[in-house]
Amino acid sequence: MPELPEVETIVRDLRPHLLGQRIAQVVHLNPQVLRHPGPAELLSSLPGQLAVGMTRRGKFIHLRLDSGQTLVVHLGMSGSLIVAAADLPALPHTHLRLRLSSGVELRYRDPRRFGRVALGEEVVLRGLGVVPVLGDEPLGRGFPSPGVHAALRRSARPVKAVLLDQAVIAGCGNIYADEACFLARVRPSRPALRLSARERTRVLAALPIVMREAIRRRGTSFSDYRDGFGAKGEAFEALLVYGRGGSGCVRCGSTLRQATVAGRTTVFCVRCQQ
DNA sequence: CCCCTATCCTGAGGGC
DNA sequence: TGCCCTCAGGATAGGG
Repeated sequence: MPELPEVETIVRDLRPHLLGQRIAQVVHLNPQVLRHPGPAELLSSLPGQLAVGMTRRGKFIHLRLDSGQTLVVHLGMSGSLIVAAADLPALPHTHLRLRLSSGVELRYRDPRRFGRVALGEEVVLRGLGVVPVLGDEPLGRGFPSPGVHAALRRSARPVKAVLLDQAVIAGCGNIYADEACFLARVRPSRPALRLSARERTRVLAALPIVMREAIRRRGTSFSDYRDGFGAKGEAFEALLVYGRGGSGCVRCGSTLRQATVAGRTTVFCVRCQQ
């Protein structure tokens, strides 16, 4: 479950290794992970292309190529994107291997195959719905926008469901939604429209705080997450609620409760979060 | 229209 | 020790 901080860490790691590199060869492709175009088209399009830009939008990675096409990668639950020496054997479930002009390989791996790869002009990919409409960037200037405030004010859904809605806030996933709610002392199951203005402000202010801290720690390390070099992150130990159901709240010592909210495992403090 | 649930997929971890 | 069952979840499709 790479979320914004994990994807951002990967992009920062990989960017200097990819920009200015040419794709020499597609060493391997598993067509199952390809959303667009077909395998034949990708195999004929990629070789020879120069990487000219690499950015993150929400949880999506965009590698811009000199033809005007973009290689778009979503890591799903268990995806990783790394650079590796070409002679290093690829791990199982490696679905895409691109040999670069520098000699190293860009490798996309995803055991659970929830992630997807696509290639095309961004306008086309948006038209196809491969790249969906995304909401505000939590680390962008002007966050939270009036639109995000309004989305929370209007919705009867649990506040956590709104935080997870990529069309409202891009890049927030299960871990950081729980962490932000804890920091803001707001129970994740509260209907968003029932939050006071003060609570709404606290929740939205907490998001960039927990995400910046996670980026500082190079992403949360658990299960399949790896940074751009295949190493684990170190933010797991810093999580205050996620994965800590049944143990003590760091703020008041009460036993943290685990429940399902918005279809997701959710951990919160009954005493601190009203 | 809005919200919830099932679905995809594999590996980790718990229970017996 | 080993096997089997359950669970984890991002995004999407479909149902109520």
